[in-house]
Amino acid sequence: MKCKKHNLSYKYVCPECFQPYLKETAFSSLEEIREYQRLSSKRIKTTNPKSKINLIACLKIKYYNNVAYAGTIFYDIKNQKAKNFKIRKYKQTIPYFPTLLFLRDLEIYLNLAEQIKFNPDCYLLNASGQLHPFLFGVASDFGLKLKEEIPVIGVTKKNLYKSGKLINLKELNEFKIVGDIEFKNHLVGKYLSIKNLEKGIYISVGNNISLNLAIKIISNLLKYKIPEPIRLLNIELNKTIKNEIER
DNA sequence: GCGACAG
DNA sequence: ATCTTGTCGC
Repeated sequence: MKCKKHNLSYKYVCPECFQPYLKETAFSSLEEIREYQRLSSKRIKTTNPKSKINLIACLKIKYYNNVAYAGTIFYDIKNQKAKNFKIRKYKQTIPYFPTLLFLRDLEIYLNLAEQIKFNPDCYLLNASGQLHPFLFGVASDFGLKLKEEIPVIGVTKKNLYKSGKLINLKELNEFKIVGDIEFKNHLVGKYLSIKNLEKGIYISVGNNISLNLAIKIISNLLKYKIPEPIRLLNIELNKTIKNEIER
């Protein structure tokens, strides 16, 4: 691929575009970042937790005028109730680069997790985990850096950089369709769609959970296309941001 | 050859 | 992701 601005060939990230932000990171080169991602991906665990998952902590970040509005919401699976919405603001330092979302968002996610009020059984992030060219999206990075081994599930609306191909599409039940996302002979994620909709969502392991359990949990949260915790958190975030901007 | 791009 | 108007369907 070629960068239109610099007329440079590049893989995923244009070095010229990225260079000014390198000093904002803890790395000395893009190659070092890739090495970090490759090595870290091997530390991801896909074994299930011993205890049952009921309370989900969902984290989501939206940007407006270089300000990150980072929200947390808890979702009780059994009662299907959301509670304890909180929002915090951070200044944006690094912009979005495909495959490097962690540089922009990881510290914010970790800060949110530190301030959390209840002990969640699982985290849900609106980002990729293993569904990533280096098998290490920000949901996985977050999952590795948590102080405790808590399951992390990543959910996105898009398949990052065609990081995998969709195979084995089949009916999950009367209403839902599920498929595998395969990348270099590895099952890196699942595709999940509601039957009457054109497009579905992508689910991948962040850390400390199997893909099968992740898909089971997410499929039960689909009142609409977007899993309930993410959808409800998004609504709350939008309300708060709108109020703030109108002042 | 062209376009591909989590949020 | 953001910015942004109307419009269609339940």
